[in-house]
Amino acid sequence: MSNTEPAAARRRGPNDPERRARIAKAAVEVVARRGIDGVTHRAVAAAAGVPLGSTTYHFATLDDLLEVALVEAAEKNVHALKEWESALPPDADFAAALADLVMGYLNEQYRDTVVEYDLYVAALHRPRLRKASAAWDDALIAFFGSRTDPLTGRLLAGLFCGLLMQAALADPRPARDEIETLFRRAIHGPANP
Amino acid sequence: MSNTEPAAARRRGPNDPERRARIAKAAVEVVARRGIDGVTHRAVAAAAGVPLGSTTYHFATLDDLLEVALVEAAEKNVHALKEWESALPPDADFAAALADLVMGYLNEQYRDTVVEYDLYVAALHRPRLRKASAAWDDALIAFFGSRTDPLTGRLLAGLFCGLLMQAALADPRPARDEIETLFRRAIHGPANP
DNA sequence: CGTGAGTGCGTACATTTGTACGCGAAGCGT
DNA sequence: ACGCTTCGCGTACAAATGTACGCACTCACG
Repeated sequence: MSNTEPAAARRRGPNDPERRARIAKAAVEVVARRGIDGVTHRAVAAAAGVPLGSTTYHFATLDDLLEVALVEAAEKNVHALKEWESALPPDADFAAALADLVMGYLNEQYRDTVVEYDLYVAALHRPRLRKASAAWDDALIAFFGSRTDPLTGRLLAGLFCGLLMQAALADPRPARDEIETLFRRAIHGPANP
Repeated sequence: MSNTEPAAARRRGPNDPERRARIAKAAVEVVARRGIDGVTHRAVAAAAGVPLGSTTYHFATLDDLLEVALVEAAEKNVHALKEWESALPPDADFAAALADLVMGYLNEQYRDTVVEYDLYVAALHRPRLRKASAAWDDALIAFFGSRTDPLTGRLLAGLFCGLLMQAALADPRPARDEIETLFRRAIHGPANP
């Protein structure tokens, strides 16, 4: 019953890289749908459309699955951020752009946002995930610093992380203007120059 | 085997309030030790020193346990913050004080910090927990705003939330000075007045 | 003391889970 | 063409888990 592609799976030779990648993406999907504790070998196998034995073979332990999910999500996120930044005009209003970015994460990319925080926080209890989480942080800090200065970049990274999480849980969601005002306040300081 | 106090437990009459409270605190403890997905009726019962049936009676479903753990942790945290704030001299350097606060959460109170983020993020997947998380946020924002102005309070709440989380995952931990500089930058702006 | 309701808990059961193990198929050296 | 090693997976099993159910014990009331 768990064999969804009886012959096709066998067809592929050993060391099929697509298999691992499919399972990794499926792991992210399962986190999005059922949260961290919904990540089981069986759930991921079902989401990936592969038999149970395949997930246990490519990722022997559950932490392996979580690790690959975290790396996958982090890479995707950092890549998207870089794309976003390179598409941003050099003279753009950074506070407004950041507000748009946050709003995007709160709406169209809400699922991604949830996954990211789930996995990120999961690292608190799983030493093996810490390196990936820390690398993610560094990428964020460098990313925000590239448009400003290192100190402001660090500030924006922390604010972005906390604000987005709070906004994702708030009901009703904060307004876009409020977000923009906060970023403006963070970048330019209390007085309005 | 699960009956750890055979007679004493029976001794207490119905509607024993201490029982519920003990289980609630035990739930927080379990989250601290094993994370959200370590919260099972049995684990909490063992931590509370009560039989399994007692936890299932007072908290029928697992979400009930998580909810009470979240409320318990949030109340304790907000209460501690208020104590901290009232013990702070009115003319204290707020940035330095906030840096001390963060360092406290990173060291002596690290366990509490982990629990708080675990439960907070767990609300992303559990609608029942959202109200408690949102209330926690509001308390934080009001708390930070009481020493400054509403906008700065909102900024500090977001920064505090994100920065503490990133710092809790960073290896090595950020230095106290770095934290203080960030808060100073957030409060007073880019120029150094 | 008798009795009835309701509180608190011990237990059993079906389900889900991680994981170990064994078997077939594919590559490869000869 | 033939064995041998490695790869990939199906399966079985023991442990853990949520939850339903029923029993004991208490207390109010007569």
